[in-house]
Amino acid sequence: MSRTEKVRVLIAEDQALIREGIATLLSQQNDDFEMLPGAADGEQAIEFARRYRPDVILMDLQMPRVDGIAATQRILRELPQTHVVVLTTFETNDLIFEAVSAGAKAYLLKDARIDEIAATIRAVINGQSGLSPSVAARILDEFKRLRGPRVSAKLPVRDGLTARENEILTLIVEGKSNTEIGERLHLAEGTVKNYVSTILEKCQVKNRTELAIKAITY
Amino acid sequence: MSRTEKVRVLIAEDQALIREGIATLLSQQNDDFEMLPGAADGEQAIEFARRYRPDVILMDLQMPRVDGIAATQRILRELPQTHVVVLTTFETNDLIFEAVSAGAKAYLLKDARIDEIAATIRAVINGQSGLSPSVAARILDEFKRLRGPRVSAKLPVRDGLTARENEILTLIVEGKSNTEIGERLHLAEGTVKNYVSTILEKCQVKNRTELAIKAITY
DNA sequence: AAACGAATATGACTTTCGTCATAACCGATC
DNA sequence: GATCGGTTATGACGAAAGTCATATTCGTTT
Repeated sequence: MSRTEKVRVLIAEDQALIREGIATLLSQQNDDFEMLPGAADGEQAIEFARRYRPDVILMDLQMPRVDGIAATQRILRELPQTHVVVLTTFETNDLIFEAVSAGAKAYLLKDARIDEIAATIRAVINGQSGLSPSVAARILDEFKRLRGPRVSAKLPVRDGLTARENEILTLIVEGKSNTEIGERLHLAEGTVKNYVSTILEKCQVKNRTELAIKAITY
Repeated sequence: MSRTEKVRVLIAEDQALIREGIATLLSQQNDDFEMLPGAADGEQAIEFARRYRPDVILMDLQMPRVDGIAATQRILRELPQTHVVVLTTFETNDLIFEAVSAGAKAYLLKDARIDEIAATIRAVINGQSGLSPSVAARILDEFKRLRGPRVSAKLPVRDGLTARENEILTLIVEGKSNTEIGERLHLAEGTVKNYVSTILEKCQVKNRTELAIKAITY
């Protein structure tokens, strides 16, 4: 994805030195970042988010008045298109899980290099995500626990569809475009379209939206 | 953490060219990797894991005889100290979640650079983890869903839409085309399209199929 | 071995979708 | 009563979806 405008970045961090330092480094890092005035606590982060509508907020977690997690919740409820990247020194399970549940798109530790922070900002803008390796490990552990023991990994195959057709149906239900499906399955776009046509006919629907609805609803 | 011995790496990948290529690149990358003979399918991966006791297995998912996920499960049950790093071209939710549940410590896509792969291998050896940015995003989404709503992560699917927009959303969810919607509401097709565009943006989705899915699911 | 059908794969072509610029309308505010 | 923000409305145009004809591969049947 290419953006014509600059990425508007807000830093919420109570220590002025760190706040200014990161802002300076980031603006040196690349000229496509527009650094907004820094927020010194959670309350101010909310206020500045409302006022400046940042694309990305670098959010510290331990801040006066309103902490970073509460600020994240309130900002995302009001401005859901904002991307919050947590940047903190602490990495307890509780903090990590709460931050992610609050809607943080990435969780970095303060020992991250500035180019990693910049790369993560670009990633979240593109709908991706970034986790420090040790944070990722904790998330994966909890993830496994939450999912519980798998019994049968097999998806119920939709009757009448071939294996290939089912693969494609699954991706359609995830909202993928034909191009994306083609890339994922190493098929030409034309091939995917043809599969879609076949599936549409078999399921007696007119277009992929109806198909997705039917597949979800049964 | 510093290790005195080399890191013993096993590659399980059915395409010989890719297998040899990664092995060569990794051994050039750093002299602390000891590359074991490559496994061409899941069955062989299990056999070689038993024989060579690797520290890390780079595991492809789509392989003949036994797939990568089944191989991961069986290897980790027998040799739980092994670290499995998934390296694949596919990134469907199912594959990712199953791989993680099976015990994979990291999940990389094949477009990763060789130094990223090397860094991930070192990370998992140190009890950390590595996820490609797009994979991390999927994990975090599912993670949030599994933990359940903490506050009210309500997306502005119906709320935040005007009355007219909601009428149109309802018809989209019924699988209607823009022409059909226009006839029903006595609007020009162009007008309907414009409404659809607005709704897509408000709901933060890329196309009407995703929109229908989100409207049904939430 | 030849014939056959089902599954898989592809590209040319038409239709539908989605974006963008633009404008009329209306209630609120100054 | 002029201005402003939000809703409603429209069409031109490039992008994506869907149709159709066609080809290959592979297991099964004759």
